Amino acid sequence: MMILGLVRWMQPVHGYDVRRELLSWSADKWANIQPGSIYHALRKLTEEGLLRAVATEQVGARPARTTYEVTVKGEDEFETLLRNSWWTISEPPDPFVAAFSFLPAMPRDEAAAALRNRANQLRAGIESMRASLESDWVRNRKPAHVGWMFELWSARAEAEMGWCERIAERIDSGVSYLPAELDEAQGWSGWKDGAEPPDTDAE
Amino acid sequence: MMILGLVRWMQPVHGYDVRRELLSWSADKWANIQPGSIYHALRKLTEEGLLRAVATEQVGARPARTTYEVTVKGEDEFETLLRNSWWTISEPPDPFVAAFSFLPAMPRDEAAAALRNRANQLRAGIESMRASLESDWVRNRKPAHVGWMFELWSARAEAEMGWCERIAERIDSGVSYLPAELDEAQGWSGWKDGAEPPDTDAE
DNA sequence: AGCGTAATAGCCAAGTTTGACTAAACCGTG
DNA sequence: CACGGTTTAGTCAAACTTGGCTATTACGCT
Repeated sequence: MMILGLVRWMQPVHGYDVRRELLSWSADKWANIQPGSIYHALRKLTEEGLLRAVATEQVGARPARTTYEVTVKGEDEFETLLRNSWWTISEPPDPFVAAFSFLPAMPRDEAAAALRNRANQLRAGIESMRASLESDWVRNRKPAHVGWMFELWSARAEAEMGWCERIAERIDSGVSYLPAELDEAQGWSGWKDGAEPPDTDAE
Repeated sequence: MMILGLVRWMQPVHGYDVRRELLSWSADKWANIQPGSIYHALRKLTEEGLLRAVATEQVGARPARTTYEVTVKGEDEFETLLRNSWWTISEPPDPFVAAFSFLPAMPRDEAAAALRNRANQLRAGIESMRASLESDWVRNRKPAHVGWMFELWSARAEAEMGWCERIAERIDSGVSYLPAELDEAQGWSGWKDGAEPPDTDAE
């Protein structure tokens, strides 16, 4: 729950503020938070005693807004949570890896093309990150470590770019996907270039 | 829903088979699937007409098991889903990035130490992946593209390793986190080395 | 002034995910 | 052969997430 961290950083805040902040970081992308979940999270954190509802103002006939603050217990909890995320490593789930594991279901030429396309998209992403790194907006108005996060994304993307091109090459070269042991059999084509694998009982 | 893909690949299967396969790929790590969700997914896919329940056998008094197959519609849907994942890029959510965005809340020395520790963990991960790449088990019994996935993870990890060390250096060097514009103010220390940021109203 | 669009705030029902739980059958081993 | 542990197979209630909805006020434009 990194919402706790946001509240801690912006307190006192009401839900909509948090929502806006997350939106401006387009945090729905790299965090796991859709706007709908915020209010539930705030209420849950409150009932766990990590937050405290500080006030409920109302302007005109608009919906009332509740303002929150972090309690001492919340401060503690955030500290352990944060420390935990910093010290332990955890493979985040990646839809592309999942898709890649179905490589044999893709026609070879499409797979190679898609990988090259991915490399290009990555390159474009890096480019635009470099650009905003140079831009005054990030250089002057944003804390330095925001730029550092961009560097991390760039570094990862660059590595992946190289990989995409290497693998596209290999796929084009026509090497078999089969485990070395049964490389004499000829199965495993995709739905495009032939019948289904003749039940090789792999694994 | 990449469960569909698994069923397509292993059909005919029952839920527990899928669960075992996912477990053996330790897919709860890099995919988004805990064993509990499988049965719900199967039922949902069935009622959407993408799967078809093929039989419900029962051995002795053990729980009955239902076997599924992919329908033609399911085949189609899988094709579009898969193609979509191959051609479009999507930043997966990464808890570390989220944690890193709270850098100013960490004491400098701990942050640097954690980053160096992370670099080491990454190095160890790469090492063990290299090892299993060399191992006969992967080289002979597993399809080639499984090894290629390992290469992707390695490449990303290597890039991240470098980044960790660079950033640790910077943090040690004591550069300010503040946006260049207000670098004369002195706020923003963590909970460890001082008071909270004096409400710089950043963004 | 009038009117359409956007922003403000948050709620909520419907859908999903999850970890804990059953309960029989198989395995091996002293 | 008895009996403890693992494997098989799946269910379920509780928690969580989500996208859509409401209803008011502010803003921009002619």
